[in-house]
Amino acid sequence: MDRRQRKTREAIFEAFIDLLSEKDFNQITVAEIIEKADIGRATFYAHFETKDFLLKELSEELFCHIFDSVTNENAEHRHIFNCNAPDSIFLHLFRHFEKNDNNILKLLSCRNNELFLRYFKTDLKLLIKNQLPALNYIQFEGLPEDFIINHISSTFVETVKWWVNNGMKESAEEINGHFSKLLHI
Amino acid sequence: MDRRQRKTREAIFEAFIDLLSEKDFNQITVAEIIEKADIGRATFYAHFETKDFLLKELSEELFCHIFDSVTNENAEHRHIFNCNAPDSIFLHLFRHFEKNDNNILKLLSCRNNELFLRYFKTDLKLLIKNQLPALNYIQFEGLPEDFIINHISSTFVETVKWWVNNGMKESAEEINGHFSKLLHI
DNA sequence: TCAATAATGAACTATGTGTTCATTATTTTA
DNA sequence: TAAAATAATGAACACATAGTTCATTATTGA
Repeated sequence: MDRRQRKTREAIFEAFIDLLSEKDFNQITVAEIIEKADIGRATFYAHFETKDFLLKELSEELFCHIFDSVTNENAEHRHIFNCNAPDSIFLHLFRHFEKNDNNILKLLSCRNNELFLRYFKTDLKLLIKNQLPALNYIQFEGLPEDFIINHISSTFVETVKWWVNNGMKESAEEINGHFSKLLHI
Repeated sequence: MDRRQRKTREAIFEAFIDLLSEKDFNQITVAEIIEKADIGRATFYAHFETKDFLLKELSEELFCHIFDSVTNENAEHRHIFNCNAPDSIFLHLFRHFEKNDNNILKLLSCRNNELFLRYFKTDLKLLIKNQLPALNYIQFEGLPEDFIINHISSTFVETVKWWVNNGMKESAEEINGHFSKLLHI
């Protein structure tokens, strides 16, 4: 990708993230974004069709990265140690948030976090669906599969939300313990 | 309240609900609302400051009604039968949805249901907080109270969402059974 | 060096918001 | 029932924002 394009894209993302920590997504105007990013109006629209697409692409960039590394780490970890601990994908995710990869915390703790968590939940559901046989949740026996998957993802997302909204005082291990207690695992 | 005011207010609500089942909240314009409600532009703004306030007042009208009746029914029920079954407030709520009080299902099953469920959850949390000692969730012992309350409300809201999005094939009793299984009660 | 590509910014159209106000219609009350 | 109070009307208005266009300038990579 052309260096100019890369720089512009970065500047837009950065300005957008800054604004998201200040005010509601709906209140943010394109004019504010381009002013903060210090680019021309036409340039913005050359990169993103609308503000909604900007949000979508930012979310994808952030979460693809996290999910890729989690699944890879996990596969690697299980391969190296020849063990079988699929539950720990949740702990891995908590650790990623704790490390504040990609400044993701700024987004997860701002008032607009629901926007991102919606995207996050979609990815998370896929991950859980693939891992479900291994997870072996006998305590939910008899319930529809998508109902169970939704419950696990929702509980995870709500736990993250509670964690960041309360200042992340708990360690990744502690919050994973709370999370496990909710699901009785 | 003046009959004219009542009629206008009703017409606006009705038109708004209609539109919400067709398209996204953000896509709906005031012009569309007043056209469908068949009222003048100035009249709309005499009733509601903005579209967001319209949403807020509609939600309040819907949920206050449901929560009032649930708590009253419950108190009455417990009084008459001299029993102590606070868990059944959830069953009561499921039954209210099943009965489709105030055409609430149209809103809960439309693509905008998150908007309403957010308001709903706020009320639900209060209700649960008051009932918590009675609910006696020993399985969550050791977890922070607001963390537990949030988990119970989230699980309820997600269950309702799953229920309506899947065509409400289950009875109120069945879905309450599923819900109880998630919380292990 | 040069052809290709990206950025620029001002001007423009289009759409939606929320207000104003003089006029008309309906309701309340005295 | 007459008069006063209140609500609805709708057209005109100012304003904010979205998204497009295009001729010009700057940067890049080969």
